[in-house]
Amino acid sequence: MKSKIVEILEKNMEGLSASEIETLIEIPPKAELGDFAFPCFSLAKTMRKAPQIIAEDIKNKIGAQEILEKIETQGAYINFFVKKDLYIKSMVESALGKNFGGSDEGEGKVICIDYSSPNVAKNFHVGHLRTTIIGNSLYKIYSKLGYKVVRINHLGDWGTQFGKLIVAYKAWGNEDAVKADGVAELMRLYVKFHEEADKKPELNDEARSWFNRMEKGDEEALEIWQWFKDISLVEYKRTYDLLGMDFDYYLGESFYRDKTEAVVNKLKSANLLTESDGAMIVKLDDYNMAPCLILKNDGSSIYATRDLAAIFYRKETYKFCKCLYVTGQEQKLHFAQVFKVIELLGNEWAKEELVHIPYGLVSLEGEKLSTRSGNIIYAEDILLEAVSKIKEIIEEKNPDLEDKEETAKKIGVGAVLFNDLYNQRIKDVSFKWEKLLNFDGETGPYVQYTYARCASIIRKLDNFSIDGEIDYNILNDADALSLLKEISKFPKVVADAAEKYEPSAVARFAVNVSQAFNKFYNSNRINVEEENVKHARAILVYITKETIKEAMGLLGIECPERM
RNA sequence: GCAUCAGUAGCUCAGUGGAUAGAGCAAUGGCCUCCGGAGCCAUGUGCGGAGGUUCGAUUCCUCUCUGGUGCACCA
Repeated sequence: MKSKIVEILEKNMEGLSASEIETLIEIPPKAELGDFAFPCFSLAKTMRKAPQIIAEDIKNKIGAQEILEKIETQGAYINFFVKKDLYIKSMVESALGKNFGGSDEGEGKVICIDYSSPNVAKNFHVGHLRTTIIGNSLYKIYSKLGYKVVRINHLGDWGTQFGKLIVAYKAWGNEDAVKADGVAELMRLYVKFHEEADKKPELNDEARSWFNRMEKGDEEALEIWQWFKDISLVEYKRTYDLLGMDFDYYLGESFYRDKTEAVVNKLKSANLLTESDGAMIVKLDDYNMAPCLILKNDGSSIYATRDLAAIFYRKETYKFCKCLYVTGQEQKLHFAQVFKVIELLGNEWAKEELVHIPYGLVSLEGEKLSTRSGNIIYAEDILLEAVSKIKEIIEEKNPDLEDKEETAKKIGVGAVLFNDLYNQRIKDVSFKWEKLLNFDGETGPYVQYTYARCASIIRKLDNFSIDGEIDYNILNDADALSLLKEISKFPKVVADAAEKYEPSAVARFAVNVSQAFNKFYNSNRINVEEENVKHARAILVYITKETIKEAMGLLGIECPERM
């Protein structure tokens, strides 16, 4: 429909190309102002006339058109009122079409997403939830656009923290306790280490030396490390199962330990390495950044080294067109450094293809999260708490519901996911139970409720089918029309979300559609006597239902048929 | 100190170079013997400050204030 407006304008004015016209066309803020609008401000300069006059001239030149009901000018705007039956038809048809909201722009292209990536031997807490949820949604969104997405869980399973753990385990731990309490015991040891190291700094050297032994392949060190890692993975998978998420690869930092030497050699032959206080660094003064540390003064690698190795490995293995890193904004400098080093090694593609996707800090009622102070909430507890609260609500509102367990899980987990995806990534989050467990208004359950309502309506119709003639004029009223217009934004919403790496756009869309639907529902009966009215409205309900399901799917959230 | 991100309604947040800046929460009142009341409707205050670019700035630029985060041998 928009392209037809472009066509009309192109024929009746000069100086602008079709694509220029297309980008200028807007959708008026209010339905009374028409379906499409063309602002003439930018023409005023070249045409040397007041924009209002230009608008009037163009309007007169266009005259009557087959697809238009009328044209009006309002100040510098030319407002187009499209013939409603044609407009409605085009919106309904595209919503019913294949892969509505998606596209094939990613055909044949690969995107790697590095997300979740918890640190082994530490609990999976509310902070890790964000990267996991955002990364998973980006995976869904890019898949919808035809990309092949490689989901990589870059586990923090290598580094000095294991040296610390080994020291602590040997000093204060024992096998039985670790077997009994798993990650919780490892955490206890880790905290204990830091307490003791504050008093005896030489413990840190001991820890570094154990890590150094790991890097050199020391069997004893590696055996303990592998054991700790196995224990952690079991616990993480439990959370991923609850979230309904999975990864293509669990390739932690340890996977790159034999690949860091090649990186160091590349840097050496490119003359980028400098010695500084016994460590090897790449200076980045020219780029207004602190240097990137490559090797510590004992010669062992550091996370930057392993990130560099991972980039080369992924580029070669997956041939990505983009590699995304979903981590907290506090790691911004780190990624800027690493990406710059890749670029300095002669890889221009680093500029476009390596993207850090930061998100805001999660705090606990204003307090900083800290494993050491015990000021922490675990992801699993949040999810289970939300599910149990939903169960209570179901008992109260719909006690006869079948498979309550399964439904409560979809809604409770969905509420947590939605809550994390509804605002822009970069916003800091202050975690509050009270807010998380309120399911009124702009929430996951609200959208899911709307879906269940649609599903219920469709269920109650006799022989509903999307085939058959549709009387489009039936949908020509304010509420139906604004619902349809909202739905028809889906493709643009998905494309924008992908471009900005911002799943919140999709979450907002889901709420907007739900609000528009509930308004429509409130003033229109669907199951009525007249067949043509019933059918047309049922089609709209069906489109709404399917669109909500798709949008929520892009967030990683399932919609139950009943709740 | 340097870098970086953010400042919009009491709270949590949308929005965008353009037509009267929008939602939810919280509060109060209302919703038809009818398809799901986890719903719908009604009622109020606001773009941190100063310049600049522009026909037009909440949006872009500069400065400034406030808050967050980062600044090598942790990840």
